[in-house]
Amino acid sequence: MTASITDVARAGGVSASTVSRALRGRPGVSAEVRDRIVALAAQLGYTASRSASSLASGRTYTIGVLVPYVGRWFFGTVLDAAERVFSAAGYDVLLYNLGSPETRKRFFTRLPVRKRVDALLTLLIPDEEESAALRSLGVPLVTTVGGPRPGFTVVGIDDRAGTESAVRHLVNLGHRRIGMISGASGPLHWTTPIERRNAYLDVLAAAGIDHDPTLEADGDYTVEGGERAMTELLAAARPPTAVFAQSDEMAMGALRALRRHRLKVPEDVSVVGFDDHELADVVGLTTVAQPVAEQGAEAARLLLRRMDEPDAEPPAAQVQMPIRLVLRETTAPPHPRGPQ
Amino acid sequence: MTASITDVARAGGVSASTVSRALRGRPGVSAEVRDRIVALAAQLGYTASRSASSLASGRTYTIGVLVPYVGRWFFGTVLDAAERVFSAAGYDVLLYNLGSPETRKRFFTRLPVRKRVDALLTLLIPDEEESAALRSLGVPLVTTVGGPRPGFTVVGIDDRAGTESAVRHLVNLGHRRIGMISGASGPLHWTTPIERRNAYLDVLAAAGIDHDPTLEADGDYTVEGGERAMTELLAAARPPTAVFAQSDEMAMGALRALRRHRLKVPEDVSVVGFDDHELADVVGLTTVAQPVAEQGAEAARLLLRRMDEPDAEPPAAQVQMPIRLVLRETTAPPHPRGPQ
DNA sequence: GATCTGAACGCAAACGCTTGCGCAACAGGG
DNA sequence: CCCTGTTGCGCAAGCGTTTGCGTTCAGATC
Repeated sequence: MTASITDVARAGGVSASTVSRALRGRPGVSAEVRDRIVALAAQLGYTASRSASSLASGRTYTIGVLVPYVGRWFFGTVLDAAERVFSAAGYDVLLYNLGSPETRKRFFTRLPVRKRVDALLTLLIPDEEESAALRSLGVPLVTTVGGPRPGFTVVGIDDRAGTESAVRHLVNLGHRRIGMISGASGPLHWTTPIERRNAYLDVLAAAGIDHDPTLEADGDYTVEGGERAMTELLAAARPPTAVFAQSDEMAMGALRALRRHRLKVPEDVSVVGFDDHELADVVGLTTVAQPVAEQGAEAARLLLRRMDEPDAEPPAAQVQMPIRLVLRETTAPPHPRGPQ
Repeated sequence: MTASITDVARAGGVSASTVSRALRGRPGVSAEVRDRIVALAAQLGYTASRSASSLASGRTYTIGVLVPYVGRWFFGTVLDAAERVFSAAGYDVLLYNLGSPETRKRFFTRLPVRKRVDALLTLLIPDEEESAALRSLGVPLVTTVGGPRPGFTVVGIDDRAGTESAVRHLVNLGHRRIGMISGASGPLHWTTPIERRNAYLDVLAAAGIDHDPTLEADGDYTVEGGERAMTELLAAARPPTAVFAQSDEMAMGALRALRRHRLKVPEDVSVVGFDDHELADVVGLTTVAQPVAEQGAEAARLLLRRMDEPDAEPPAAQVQMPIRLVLRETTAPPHPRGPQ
């Protein structure tokens, strides 16, 4: 078996408490002894058992991260960045992939993170019941995506402004039949699709364009969903000349559908996405860029800071990261005669 | 504070041992008592402290997963699938994102998973020293990617066959100047790029094509790297008419570079990738498809199985998943006059 | 030189669980 | 009716740390 603290203590001719204090840099140990113990521990390959130390101290040095879909670019990128910050600070991360309703439900009823984490970062939006469950854990909570929520610090972007810049761009190009591919079918408490939809409607209204419900379709935030949605839109009585997709992945699905229909982008149909996906540049997609990795890193830093200052009152702060419209090759003025 | 096992015991008028046995379905408890305790525990919202139980039992119900880059599609997808299998089996996953050499080194010297996990899934290839460190943990080890390794069960694909199908496809189309974008700059012990390179060389040799070293470039397995590599190849005295990229992400970077150089794909240059990335279809990329999520799931299942049967002798098995060439729109016979 | 002070260290009690063992109580076989 | 099993449960000893408190001792203070 691996060495325990008493092995080190015995070998060093000191008590276990001294070893503990020496290794964690606590006061009450002379410099010579400390150095000797540190060297000895390294030599013996000693690492404190996390279970034992967290049992004794109540701290776990572990942070839970809740993710809807690790495989999706957005979440993977956020997680990647957050993990770097956490591990640099000496924390381990416990990952929960809560994509399906069943796993999600099971997680919130069993709450396996109880007494296992010092803090929680959630990349999904808990509903009222779920956030109550998380608050009951009594650890700092930070979430990316979504609106303000009591007890949570949230870091995100200005969805409204982002959407406005995208749709206005299409309006300014001269488009009047502007479709939208959204992710409306998600959980109702997820405000992002709603925010973006409202902004979309507002821009149209401001431009004096009547809203046409047949120009909206659900793309489920996936490539396939985007493809289906675009196909749906193309089947409308008067198909759109431009489409705003609420995510780049859906936009790429739309591009695929358009190619299948032998429609040219941007000549026949303009497409603008949201996210600035790593591959958006490859397909030349015009999109609303948001700093994805930075959001993860910032959220992680905020969480660490909140752990340091255990004020009773959680700030419930909201951090907004900058967005900007990136013009590429999928948008252009409408074709004089429209599609088909 | 949250309820402890003694709280439940007291409330139920039994001993803590009985509560422990009842909740974990151990024998030695009558059916009535068991039901009563289970109900009581649920009512009190009791969950056993993982630190305490793992300290006492030595089992952690946690599986460590080592990933080079969570944000990359391949690894994100594998992780996603593996996590589902683990969590369905009641295990938590501890994630280590070991992209940079420093974090990787720190991980292997400090080995924070010691006594923290019951098993380890690594999505990276440990070198000799690293695998020795992992073996010293005394837990089952499974790895995806890479060649056979003592103590490890590995699930992967036939890199050689995959590469051969891709390069042969280009040869069959009539190409003679076939470039390759690889990830050769990675750690030397990573055999994948080497396997693929050897297969590439073999196919060329079999076709009677002399190997031209200026037709090889390093793409670092990233989009940007692929773009740089393609740019490099295009600057060669005699640029290739076709390129095999060892990953789809590099292939997409190559596509971007080609677009920047106003070269048409596949008219001027053919491109074939490897992986069948989620977005490969969107850009019409011809590629070697491998079942990525299935590899993660299969690796996870193998790991669980090995945990169930604690045979002294690890099987050191190797599982190979099927691959197939997917023809899309980035490959065609060479242009009669070649590029430029 | 007696007293005080602080630093450096050891003791032992937690932390919350698991588990080997012991001990009733009870059943059934002789 | 005794003996041997079996079943159901409690006791208590860990598991490997952390940490409050007590002790020792060198040096400073008067």
